[in-house]
Amino acid sequence: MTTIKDVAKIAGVSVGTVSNVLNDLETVTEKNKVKVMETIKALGYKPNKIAASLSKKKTMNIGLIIPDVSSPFYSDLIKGVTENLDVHGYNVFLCSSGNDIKKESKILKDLVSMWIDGIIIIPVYSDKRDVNEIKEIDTPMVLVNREIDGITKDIVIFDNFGGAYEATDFLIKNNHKKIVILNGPKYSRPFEDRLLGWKASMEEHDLYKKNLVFYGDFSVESGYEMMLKSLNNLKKIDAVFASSDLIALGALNALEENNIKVPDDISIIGFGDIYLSKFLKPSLTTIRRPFYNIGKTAVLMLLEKIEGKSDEKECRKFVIKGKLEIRNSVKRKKINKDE
Amino acid sequence: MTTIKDVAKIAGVSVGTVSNVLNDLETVTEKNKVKVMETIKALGYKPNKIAASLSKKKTMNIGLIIPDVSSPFYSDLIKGVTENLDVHGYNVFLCSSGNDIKKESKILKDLVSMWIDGIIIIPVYSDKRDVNEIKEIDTPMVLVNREIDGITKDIVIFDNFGGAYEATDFLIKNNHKKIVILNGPKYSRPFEDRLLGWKASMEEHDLYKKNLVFYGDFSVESGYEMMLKSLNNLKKIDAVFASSDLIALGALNALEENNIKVPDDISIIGFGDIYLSKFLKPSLTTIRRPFYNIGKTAVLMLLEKIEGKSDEKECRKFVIKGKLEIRNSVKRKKINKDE
DNA sequence: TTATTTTTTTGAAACGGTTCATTAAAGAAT
DNA sequence: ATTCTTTAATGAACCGTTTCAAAAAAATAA
Repeated sequence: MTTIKDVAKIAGVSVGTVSNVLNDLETVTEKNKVKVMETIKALGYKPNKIAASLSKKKTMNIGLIIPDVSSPFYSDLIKGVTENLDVHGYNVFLCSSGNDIKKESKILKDLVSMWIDGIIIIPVYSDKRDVNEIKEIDTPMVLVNREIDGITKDIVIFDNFGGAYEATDFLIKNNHKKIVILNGPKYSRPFEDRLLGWKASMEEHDLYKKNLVFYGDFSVESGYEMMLKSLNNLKKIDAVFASSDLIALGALNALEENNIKVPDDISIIGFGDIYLSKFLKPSLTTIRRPFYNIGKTAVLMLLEKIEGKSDEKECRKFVIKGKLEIRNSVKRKKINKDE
Repeated sequence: MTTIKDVAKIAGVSVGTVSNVLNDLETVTEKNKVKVMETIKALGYKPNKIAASLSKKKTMNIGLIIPDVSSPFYSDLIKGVTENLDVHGYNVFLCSSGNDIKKESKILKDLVSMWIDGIIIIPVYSDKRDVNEIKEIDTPMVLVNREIDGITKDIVIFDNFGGAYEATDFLIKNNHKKIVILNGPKYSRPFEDRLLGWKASMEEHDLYKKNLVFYGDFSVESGYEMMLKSLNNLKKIDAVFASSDLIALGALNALEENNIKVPDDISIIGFGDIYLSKFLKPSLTTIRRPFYNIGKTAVLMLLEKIEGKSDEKECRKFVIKGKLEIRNSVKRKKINKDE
């Protein structure tokens, strides 16, 4: 293994000079620069980032912690984070907590001991969380997508409430009145917020009724079950607000099996915009979550923290709005020329 | 920042002893072990992996290079790699080459200079590839999913030929004769292999005809186009072999628009088993690629290389077989009791 | 008790860079 | 030619660990 010392010796200069060439310092004369570069090439010298990190106390590595790397929901987030960090010369450690608070805790410890320069994390929801653990980490850190009570760090989250409100409002504006919500699990903050958004919009038009609410988990199967149940319990449903596209997909299947036409008999709107939603029959109207942008925003916030541009103690919150993707699963109101 | 020296001083032992405690060396007396552990806790000391790496010449980090981290196809691979490396105490650097050979080259250089212990890579296909560059890397390395001529490294690939052969054979065994192939791009090795598998099976039954082959890219839209084109060009198609589930999805949409019932009028079989295939109407019969296992196998091969268990120069090739997922998009042959 | 063996502990020398006060060289001014 | 400035090059100290030969302590044998 050739080191900087070997290069210095062969090139006939000091190690300091070689280091300066390597780091593009302007103080080196052209003559020496050329000499050093040639020697580097001749020896096949490869700089050692580990040694540099130790000396500089900076690694140019960022840790990204995700509950499940294989989840299609987060792939755009991963992309948004890695691409934007790459631009600034940072590398990414991708870690999967598997939604396990203990695993997450170990990962955090590992990352800190690896001297990463910053952390972007989608934290695990858990009643066993020790809030102090995260508080005590003084590596710059940005939370993403999930708020944790008692943790004051920079955070960027999606506006679940607003998205659900907008989706419901869209249904109501298009003449739907009896709108069922097929929601995800109780006590999950994002799904609670979506329920609240739906409820707010419904109450605004005096449409809210308790029996319109159904709970399940966020799977296709669960969507199927909830849809059947709502069909059994209620008469003449106008529309369905599904708190996740997967739920919507299950509901769509249930409706088809019962020969109920979408959107002619019942309209349906999803939430999340997974890749295949636009290819379903009918294509699914839904709320898109701009995960790439969420990732990018997190990176920007983190870099400010790292570079000390933002106040050390100040803690900011970014709320990213969703976008309504209008496709073909919602029956539109006829346009009335008098209006 | 507290270092191992601070701990040593406060605990009243040498740095060597503290280091031994940290690394679970058995030679330390219980008394000293306790003393050191207490001091570590009291001072809030966090070991520094960077310094340890420099000294040990081992980082316990692995680089994983993927063409596109946000692709749903690779999420299970990522999971297979990260989970199985985690078990052995390794961390993963996830890098996205964006299918760009220059980017890939830069990533490789970076990873090597970070002293990662090994590399798992889905290489970029490119005619501009400098084969020597990869050859010259002496960090242990395993290629995944894509073969590159002229590069002799350990490799684990999916059996595209066999999968396509099995899928086609399944169609033929179920009484389909005129079987169209909706393939991905020409000159893409995996799609070429799938074509070859289909062709081999077709020829075995004297069913092969050149005009049954259609080329596109592997998108839903392209599947839609190819399906329409084949319907225009040919009469009485029995079945469709789609080289990718996305292509199958597009084909499904085209068939529905033309009021052709699947599987009653035409059968269709996909390739890849994306998450939603089983929720389509009809649910899609397809070839599943066990990406998690591919990732796991790659890890196992890599670890053997790292730990020197496998011969340095020997270079192995693992071919992972797919699995036929029988669902509802293929019309089954009536069971004949005489047979 | 003393000599011998075994077990622990010690601490200085790496590991491969960066940094920066100091020195040397080059250029400008007198 | 000499002095003063400016610019470039030097190399030892340092970053926080591990390692390992040597020393010290403890255990065993004589």
